[in-house]
Amino acid sequence: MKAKDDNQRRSGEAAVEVTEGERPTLKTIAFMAGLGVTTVSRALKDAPEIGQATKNRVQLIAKQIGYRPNRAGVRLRTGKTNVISLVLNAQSSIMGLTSNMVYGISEVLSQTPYHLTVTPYSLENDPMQPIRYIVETGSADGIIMSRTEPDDPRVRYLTEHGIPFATHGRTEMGIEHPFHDFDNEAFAYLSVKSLLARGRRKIAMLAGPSPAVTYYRHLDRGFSRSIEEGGAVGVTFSGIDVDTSLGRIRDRMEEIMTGPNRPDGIVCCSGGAAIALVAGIEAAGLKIGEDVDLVSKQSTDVLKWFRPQIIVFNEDVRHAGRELARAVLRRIAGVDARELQSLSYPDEHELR
Amino acid sequence: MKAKDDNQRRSGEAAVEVTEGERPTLKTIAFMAGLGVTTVSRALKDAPEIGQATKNRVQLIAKQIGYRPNRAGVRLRTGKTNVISLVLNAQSSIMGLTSNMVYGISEVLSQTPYHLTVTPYSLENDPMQPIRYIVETGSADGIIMSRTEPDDPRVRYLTEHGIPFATHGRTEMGIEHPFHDFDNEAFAYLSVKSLLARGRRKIAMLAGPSPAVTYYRHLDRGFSRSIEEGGAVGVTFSGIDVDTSLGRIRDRMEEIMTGPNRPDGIVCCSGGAAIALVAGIEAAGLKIGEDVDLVSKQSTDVLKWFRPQIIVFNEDVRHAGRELARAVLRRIAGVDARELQSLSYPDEHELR
DNA sequence: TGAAACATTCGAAACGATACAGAATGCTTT
DNA sequence: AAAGCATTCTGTATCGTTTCGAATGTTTCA
Repeated sequence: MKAKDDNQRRSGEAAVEVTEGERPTLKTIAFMAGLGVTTVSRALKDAPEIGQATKNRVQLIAKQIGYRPNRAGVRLRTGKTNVISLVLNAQSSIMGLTSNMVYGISEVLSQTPYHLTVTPYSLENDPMQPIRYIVETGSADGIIMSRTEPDDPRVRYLTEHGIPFATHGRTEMGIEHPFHDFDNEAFAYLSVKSLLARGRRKIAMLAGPSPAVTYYRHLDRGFSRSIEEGGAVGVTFSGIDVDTSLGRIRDRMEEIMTGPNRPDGIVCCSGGAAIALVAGIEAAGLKIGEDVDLVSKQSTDVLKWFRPQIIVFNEDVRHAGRELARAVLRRIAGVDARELQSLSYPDEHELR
Repeated sequence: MKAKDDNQRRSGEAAVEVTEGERPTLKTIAFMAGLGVTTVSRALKDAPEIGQATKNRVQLIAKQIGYRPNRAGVRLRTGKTNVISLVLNAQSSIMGLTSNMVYGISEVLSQTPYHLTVTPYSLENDPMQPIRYIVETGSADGIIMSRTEPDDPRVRYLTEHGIPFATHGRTEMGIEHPFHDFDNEAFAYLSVKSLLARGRRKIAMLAGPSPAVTYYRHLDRGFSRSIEEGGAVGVTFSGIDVDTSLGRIRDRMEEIMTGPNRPDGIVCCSGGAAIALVAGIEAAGLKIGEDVDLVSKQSTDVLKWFRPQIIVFNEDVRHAGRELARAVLRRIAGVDARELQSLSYPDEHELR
């Protein structure tokens, strides 16, 4: 049983180096405390089968020598990556969205052992591709993603595979999953109302990216409802949406505003696009606040300074990032998905 | 020696599951090819001591079953993380900088086995803190960071520890390290020149974040040189810089432009700040292009539409991200730091 | 023919962590 | 006094990979 090579190994083991240069491991602590690594491992995670005195001693040593668990070791053994992956498309023109989202998420993660990795994809590629990659290689414990669609294959896939995730935006698939969303229906509804209050009667909206993305529908719903209630006329812009290049938005806008039945009120759901709209409106020789009123959502606060006449509503994307991060983390911790769904509401006062 | 439990273990080992559900490992391939894992490992990395026929066979199987090395395994064994960490401060007001940087970097990394993680810190905290964390925990193979200072402790620390990194911006420490920088000196120089060409004589600049950051000095150098050559008057804004909140920049600007000796030409190094400047200028009752001319660098293209009279120069941050990513990767591969230093030059034509 | 050289392949050990099944120890119970 | 039971600790196997040293078989050379 205890052959000589066993002894040799032991003597090799005894030569634990406690040199300052090397990074401490459980073995280091075990050696210093005169305990086995198993005990140390458990003591550090407050396991019930370890004596209180031992726990204290081990935890003190760990703190003193600045022990931090080796992530590769944990990951290899347990499969837990301690990584949250933010999947986003790399050409979103929504100004300030990406950075604020990143900041919001990392604000939350920095209080935890989790790291944030960014996995981008381009709109030309299959949005499923990065998702599949993450799942197949097990490279994250949780996923945050945006551009959520009513019937989103990513949501279906991740749910089937039991991977925790949270979406920015909602689905309409009857699958309960964590999300955070801005109430775009209320935004569109209130926006139109505030235009009506200014006497505007012919109102248009620059729509969300494409009907494929859910919030497009919410905007549309709120818009139509408000138009109907107000007995106004709703116009749809053809040929442009929030994903269109700003240059094309500007040009198309000029066309529309010089055309026969131009709107006198406009709702826009992105600050960047709003700037292009304004450029187009002014190129047509019209004045914001006089010939036409513009309400826009913005995620960065330059719009109001751009043209003080624009009615703006601030969407706090950083807050969304925080909410989403918290949601995935709690989902990972086993919290029911239905408890991890939240909405941000537009503040009616901002839209007056 | 070969006790009964030894046999049990072996028989357990023989039952390599090639079920579809589980992720394939080297063992899976080894079993399928009737080889040892060692051979498979080597065959996959084209080691010279493996026969060509074997290599082909192994690589074919690997491709067929979609084998991807387990990152935790590799990382634990070799210490290689396959991670590049982008360290950035989480309140940079430079519009579009963060997102474009992230996109540029991931564009390059997506062609490699590297992942991108984002490690933010707030300006109130010690910028060394995230760097130390990464080095101490060995959580990245390379680092990309910005807000580079002339005498940057992070550069010193990373160089001493032999961790590959690339900076956005230069140092002045006599340490050769990879960087990518925009030639801010040329930008300031040309900006002033273009203002002079418009007949402006009293020129001010909204400075970089603080003299602590290197590009502040470059801007200053180019500015002074150009002012001197043109025999003009240079004014320094006091109390505001590019890090100041946009609201304060606006207010201070209004003050300055209604004051006794207001400038008639302004150089600004950030698009976001430029918008605040414009707001202040207009609040003072002045018109851009008439009473005063404004040249600004921008990393997102809204400025020109904001006020067509602004003279803009586009800094391609996405390109910077690509350059930085390539630089760290090549540095990791052992390329000499001096070969990994690049500059982007402002195009004189843009500033006319 | 035997030894040396080479070409291939392999087993075992290691990286750092956790899970599992024991094993000492002291205390109660019968 | 023996058995039972908590309490507290330990050794060993394991995750997937790479690397070291060695083993196998095949050529080559004297």
